[in-house]
Amino acid sequence: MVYISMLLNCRNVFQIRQVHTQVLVIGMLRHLIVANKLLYTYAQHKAMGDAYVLFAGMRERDSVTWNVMIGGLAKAGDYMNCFGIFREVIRCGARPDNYTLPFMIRACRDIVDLQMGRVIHDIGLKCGLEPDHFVCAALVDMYVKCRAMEDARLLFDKMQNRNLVTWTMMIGAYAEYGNAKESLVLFDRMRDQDIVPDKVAMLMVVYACAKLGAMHKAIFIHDYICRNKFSLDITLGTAMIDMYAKCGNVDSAKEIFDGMQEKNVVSWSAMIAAYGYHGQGRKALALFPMMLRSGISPNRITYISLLYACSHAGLVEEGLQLFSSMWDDHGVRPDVKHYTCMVDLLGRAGRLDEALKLIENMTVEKDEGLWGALLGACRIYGHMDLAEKAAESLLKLQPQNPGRYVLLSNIYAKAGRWKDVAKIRNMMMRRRLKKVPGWTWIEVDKIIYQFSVGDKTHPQSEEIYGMLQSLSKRLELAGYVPDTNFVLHDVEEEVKLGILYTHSEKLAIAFGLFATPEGTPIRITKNLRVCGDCHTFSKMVSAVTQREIIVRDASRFHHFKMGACSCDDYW
DNA sequence: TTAGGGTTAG
Repeated sequence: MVYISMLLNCRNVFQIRQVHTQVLVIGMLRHLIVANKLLYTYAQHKAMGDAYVLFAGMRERDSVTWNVMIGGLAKAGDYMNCFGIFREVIRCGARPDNYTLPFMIRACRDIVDLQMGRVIHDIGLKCGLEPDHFVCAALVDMYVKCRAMEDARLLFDKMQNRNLVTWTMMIGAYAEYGNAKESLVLFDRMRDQDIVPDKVAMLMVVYACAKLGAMHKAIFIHDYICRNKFSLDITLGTAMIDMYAKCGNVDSAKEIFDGMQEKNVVSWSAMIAAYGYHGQGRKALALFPMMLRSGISPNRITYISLLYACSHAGLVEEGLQLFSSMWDDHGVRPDVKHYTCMVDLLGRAGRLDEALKLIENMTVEKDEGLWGALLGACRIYGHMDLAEKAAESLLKLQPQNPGRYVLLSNIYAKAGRWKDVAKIRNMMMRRRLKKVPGWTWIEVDKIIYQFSVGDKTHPQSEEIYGMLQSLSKRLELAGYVPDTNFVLHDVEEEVKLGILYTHSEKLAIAFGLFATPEGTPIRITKNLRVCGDCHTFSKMVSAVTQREIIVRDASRFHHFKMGACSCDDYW
């Protein structure tokens, strides 16, 4: 017992080695409990070399011995030896238990190896083990991180004893991987089953709400957090800043920020980013010196948030100044993301030559985001040669991303290079790639409706299409010319027009026009960027109907009012 | 001997 408590008090590997020597000298190492505890202590300090020497010399081993070694190796990131020991367990005829399996499943999760994860899952089933909370949670987590959401959900639904942790995992997973609406449905179901959420569960719900951009849900969740007396500490407060900002209310985000007792670099960066999405670049920049005065140093994300805020507000000189001083003033070395912000900033301002010069002179490795930013700018200013160069680089970097092929095909089509259009289309078909669907959500009377292109699943589809038809006549009379360049160029012009008129955000706007009361803004959330044609369309709708439309897309807010958009100058 | 976590962008 004395040696066990000595091990518990060890603060470093040196102290563990001293205890190791003592128990060896007095012969206590023969006792399996002592040896296992020593092994565990080494593993906790990630001293797997020492652990392995001890393990190799142990004459007697039990399941704890194996498990501690497997868990320790996985925790230290030594997956090769972790799988090696697991194979040895199986070869020796020992059965993995409800401790072994979570360690192994988490190792598969960490290396994102779905195939191996399924193998371990099968081994567990064949062993006839009754999986407990830990095994189930590890399996759900592994399937989620390997993006096998259907497997994760199937398992979750079959689980007899779901607990708070497994519910939280599923809620977080749906928020992360594209179905935030389902996260909130699960949150309600969890509470129906009398499971009381804790802070981590609330964090996931707040995160889901931020993704969905649903204002009434944000208000409900804020109220729930207050009623249940969750403290607005750094973590939850920061998540709430992000939620309010992404639901369209930057003032509430600022109220949360001001009310937080303690703030760190993450909270400040979140607030700077919040002003950034709303095109309030000056307010974002004003926070920076305040942050520094409060003794907080910026990190790489603070600078990304600041530079995007500049980009979304057209503050080119301010952005250039921040970019050139970040290393000297605060020791933050510009990485590819910062260069991307600068390309975006210069590109939107039409300073394409400078953007290109920046790319040519950069020493850090270029990625797809950087070329994407340059391509975006080329499309706005019709710079065909550069656009082609950027699109080809993108295709090389991301051969599996169908969006990249569509962009390049559209660029060729705009230049009338139909042979090249056909070549790209064939490449897509050969590689069996399909364009990722764009989704649009609209909140009407506390309900979130979801639309995809050409969607007819809504019960009021007839009225929506009727509204769209009458709207298109009014818009065309007012001078709107549909820009079919935003439709994949493999269909006839007439079909293209049909597709263009049923883009998911147009369906949502048409629905919003008759389903929301006059005088209130139509609030839309998109999972991708607003395309140029939908941008023009929304502006014209705001002019002919006198309605305000607020669209949140993948990176920012657009406020359409009286035929203008808040980002007109920097689109 | 075993779980889930905040900020940018896409």
